[in-house]
Amino acid sequence: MVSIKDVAWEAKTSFKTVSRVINDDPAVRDETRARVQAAIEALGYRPNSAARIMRSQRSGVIGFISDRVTTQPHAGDILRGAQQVADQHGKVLMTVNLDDESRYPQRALDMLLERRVEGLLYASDYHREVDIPEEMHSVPSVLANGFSTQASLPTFLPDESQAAQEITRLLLAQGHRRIVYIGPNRRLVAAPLRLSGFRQAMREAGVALDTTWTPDGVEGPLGGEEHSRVETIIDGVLRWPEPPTAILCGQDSIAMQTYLALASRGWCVGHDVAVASFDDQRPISTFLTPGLTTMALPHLEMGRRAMRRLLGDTGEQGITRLPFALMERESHRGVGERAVDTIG
Amino acid sequence: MVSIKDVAWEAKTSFKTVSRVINDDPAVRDETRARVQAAIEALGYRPNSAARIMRSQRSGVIGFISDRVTTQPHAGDILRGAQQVADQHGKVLMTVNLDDESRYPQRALDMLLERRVEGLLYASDYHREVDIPEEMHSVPSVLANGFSTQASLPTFLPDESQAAQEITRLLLAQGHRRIVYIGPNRRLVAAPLRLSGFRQAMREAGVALDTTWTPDGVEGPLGGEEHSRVETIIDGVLRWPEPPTAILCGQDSIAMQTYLALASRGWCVGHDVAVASFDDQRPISTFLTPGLTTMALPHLEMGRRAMRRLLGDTGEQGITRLPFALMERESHRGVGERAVDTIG
DNA sequence: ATATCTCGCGACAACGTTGACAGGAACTTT
DNA sequence: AAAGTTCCTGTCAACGTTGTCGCGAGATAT
Repeated sequence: MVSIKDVAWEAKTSFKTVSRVINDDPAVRDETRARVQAAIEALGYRPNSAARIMRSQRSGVIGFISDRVTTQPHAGDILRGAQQVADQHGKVLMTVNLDDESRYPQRALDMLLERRVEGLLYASDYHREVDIPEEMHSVPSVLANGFSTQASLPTFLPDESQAAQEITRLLLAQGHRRIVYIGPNRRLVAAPLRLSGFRQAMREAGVALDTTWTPDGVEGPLGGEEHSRVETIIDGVLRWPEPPTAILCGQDSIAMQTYLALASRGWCVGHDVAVASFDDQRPISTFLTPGLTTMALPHLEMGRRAMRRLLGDTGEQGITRLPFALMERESHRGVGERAVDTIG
Repeated sequence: MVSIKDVAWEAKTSFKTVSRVINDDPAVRDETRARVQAAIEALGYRPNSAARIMRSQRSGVIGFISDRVTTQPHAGDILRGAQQVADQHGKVLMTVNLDDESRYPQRALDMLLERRVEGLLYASDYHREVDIPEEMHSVPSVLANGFSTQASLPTFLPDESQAAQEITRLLLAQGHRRIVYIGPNRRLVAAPLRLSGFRQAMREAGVALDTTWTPDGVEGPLGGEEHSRVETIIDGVLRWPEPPTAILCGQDSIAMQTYLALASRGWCVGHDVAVASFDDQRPISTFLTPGLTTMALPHLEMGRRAMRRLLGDTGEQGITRLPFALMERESHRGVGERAVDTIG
C-alpha cells in the first residue's frame, strides 16, 4: 500500500509536507501543494485511517447497536436518520445487528469498544424495554425506540399518547362520535398508551365509552399473533342497532384486516365508514384503496435526535417523546362527515 | 486510555508478554498468564484495534454499501445474511447507506477505502441494474440483488423465472387451468422474467394463453405507482363467461388489492378462487386472511452467498441465481382443487 | 562435565501518521 | 545594517501494537 512517504518521494518533498497538504494546512506554498496533489493522484494514495486514529486518539466512529432493527420493516429509518446526522458531523457509523443468535451482545460491544467508538446508539425494532449491557456506560450512549428502567440514558421514544389523541381528534373533527378503537397486542408498550390517548380525546369531546368500544384486535404472543379477532369484531359491530361511523385501528395490519372484513360485508371504507390507524407501515398504508390515514412513527426523527444528542453538546436528559406525523389519506372520510354536512 | 504497557507494569512483566497473552501465544507460563489476565481485568484493558490494524496491515473490516436497502422493507435481510457469514469469519461490517442525497457514493467509498476494507459488498433495494463506482475494483467486490453490465463482478440475484415456474406449477398441480397473471410494474427487471416463467410453465402444461390472461396490474413510474388497475382487472375478469379459478399476482401489494377487490364482490379467496403471489412482503403476506401463498425473495441467502464468495477462496464467477422459497399458506386453494376432487 | 536444546521472557524496530519544534529564506521594521 | 517577523519546510518523537531476534535458565543429550 502506498504511504505518505511514497508520495513525498514522488513529489520531491518531505513526508511532513504531504501530511500538511492532506490536512489542508495553509502553511504550504501553492506550487508545492500542486506538486503533492499531483503525486497523490498519480500514486492513488489514500490516507491510512488506522494510523490517523492511533496518532490522534480519535476514531470518528459511532457504534450503532440495532436490536433487530433490520427485521422490522421500516425501523431502518432510525438508522437512516442517525446516519444523516453522523455524516454532517463527519462521523461514520459502525453497525451491529443483534438479531442473529450467534452474536452475543457482549461480543458485539467488545468489538465496538476495541474500535474506540466515540459514542453508542442503541436502537430497538419497536417501542419496548431493552436490556442495556453494563459496558455501555464506559462511553457516551443514547437510546432510540427503546428504554431501560435500570440505566438512565438519554432516550428518544415515540409519543404514543399524542398520536392517539391527534388521530382521534381528527375523526371527532369530522363529526364522528361513534368510534370503535380496535387495540393492538396488549403486550406492546404502545397498547395502554394509545388506548389512554384515545380515551382522553373522547372524554374531552364528551363522548362516553365502555369497553365494548375498545376491543383488542390481536391475541397471542408478540411475533406469533393471531389477527383472527378482527373479523369477529367487525362482524359484531356492524350488527349494532347503531353501528360505529369510524373505526380506529391500533396498527396498520389491523387496518388491513378491517378493510377486508368490511369489503366482504359490502361496506365501503371512506364512504360507509371511516378507518384510521397507527404506524404507517409502508407497503400496507400506501397500497390499500382508499389510502389509509395513519399516524406515522417518528423513526427517522428518533434516529436524528438521538444522534444529535450524542454528537452535540446541548443535551436533553431523560426521556424525550417525539410526535408521530399524521399521514392524511382518504380512509378517514365517511358517514360522520356527511352527517355533519347535513345536520350542521 | 489504558494500554498494553500499563497492563505490563501492573502485572510486573514486559509489554511484549502482555501482547502474547492477548494473542493466545502458548509461550507464556501459566502463572505469568494468570497475573497478566488479572491485570487486564483490574485495569479494564481493551486492545486498541487501530494499533493492531496498523501493525498487522489487516483491518478485518468488510464494507457493505447498501443502495437504499434500509428503505425497502425487508431487503435488510441481505445485511443480516452478510453479517452472519462475516461474523463466522471474524470480520466486521462497516455499513454505508446511499439512500440519503447528501452522501455521495464517492465519499462513502473513499471512507471505506481509507479504512482499508478487505472487501466490498454492494447490495441494492430491489432486483435492478446498478452503477458501480470505478474504485470498487481496487478491492475484492461482489454484488447482491443488483447487477452491472459494465463491471463483471460475482453477482447474486433472485431467480425470478424459477419462482414463476414453481408457483405456477403449484397452481397447475392443484388442478387450475384458468389462471390469470397480473404483472408487476413493467419497469422492473423482474417483470419480463416472471412473465416468461409463468408462460413457460403454462405452455408445458399445454395451456394456451393470450395477453388477456396476463394484464399489468401497475402503472406509473417506480416508487409512484398506481395500483388502481387491479380493481378494474378483477372486475372484468369476474364477468367472463368462464372466470379464472386462480389469480397469480406479480407482487404482494397487488395480491392485497386483489383480496380487497374480490372481497367487495363477495368472492372468497381460497374458496371461490385461488390467489398466489411473489416476494413475501412480511406485514402483508402473514396478516392477510387467508394467509397468502407467495414465493419469498432469497434476501438472506443472497447476503450469505455474496459474503461467502467474498471471504471464501472457492468462488463462482459471473451471475448466480438463487431460488425463491415457496411460502405455502392457504390462499392458493380454490375451485380448481375442488374441480379436480370431483372430476378425478 | 560440557554441549545442545527448549522454554519463557524481554529489547528493539517498525507500521503510517501527526504534533512539537527548529531552521533557513525572504521580507519588514528600526 | 542589524534585528525582528513571517513564510515555508524539514527533523524527530510518539501513538499502541506485533514481528524478529536474542538471552539466560533449566532440562536433556553426549
